[in-house]
Amino acid sequence: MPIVKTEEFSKADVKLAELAQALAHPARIAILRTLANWCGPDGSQCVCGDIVEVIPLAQATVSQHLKKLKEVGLIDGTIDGPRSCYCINWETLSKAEAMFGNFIGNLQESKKT
Amino acid sequence: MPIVKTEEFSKADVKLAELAQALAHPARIAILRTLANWCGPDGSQCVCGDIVEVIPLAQATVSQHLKKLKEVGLIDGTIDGPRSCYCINWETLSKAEAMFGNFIGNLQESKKT
DNA sequence: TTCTTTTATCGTATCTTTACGATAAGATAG
DNA sequence: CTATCTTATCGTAAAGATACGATAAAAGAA
Repeated sequence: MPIVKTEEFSKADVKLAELAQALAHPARIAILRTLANWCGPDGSQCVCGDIVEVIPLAQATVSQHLKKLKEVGLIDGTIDGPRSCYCINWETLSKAEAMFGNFIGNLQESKKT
Repeated sequence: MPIVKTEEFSKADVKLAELAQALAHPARIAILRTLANWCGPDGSQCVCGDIVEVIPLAQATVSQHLKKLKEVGLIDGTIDGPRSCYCINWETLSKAEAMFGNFIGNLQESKKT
């Protein structure tokens, strides 16, 4: 018995649900905000350890959350010697914004018919 | 050992995460779209059984998804005899739209500083 | 009243998520 | 080379999510 029958739904709905799932934990919300505040257009990056200091969870747990954000493409990670540097993928973020906006916007459009 | 340490995060972040969680399943996405298409401003409501026919899941499972959407306030439910009628809570939906928009918008603002 | 219809809830099985300590792996420092 | 630092992954435990059959509960029909 399958636990999540994703095959039964449209790819767009599955994708939107995956994005929502990535945002469905306050730690990941906080991580995204931290990255946005620290990683300016000057190329300054955010080291994993910096994030761990800000998020009130253990290092292993923060690493798991970072992995999940990376899997949906909301953040990118590069290796710098012994460190891991993370930054927001602005392109994916814009797409996410559009997908949420279009979804809710379309619902509101339907209301008027 | 608590499984989700929500106390450690801001209420706004927890609330946004809860909303995201409610959208984190394609069936709930599809349910919201179904309700938006069927429940016009003429007061026409959407009976539970109608939703069950559209969503490719068992009746008990659809009922669970409806419950989750109701818990976060995205839909309202009223009882009409033996039937349950559901409709979108447009106010909550607008708030959700604003919260997602503001969150992502603020991230993008931070980028420019 | 009895039967049917409708839907929520219960019970259960399984998979996923969350959390953390411990450890491995890779790079740098001494 | 050895020690240290940094981070990902492993192992594990507990809670949550997902799915469905069965059942209860409430209303209406016969």
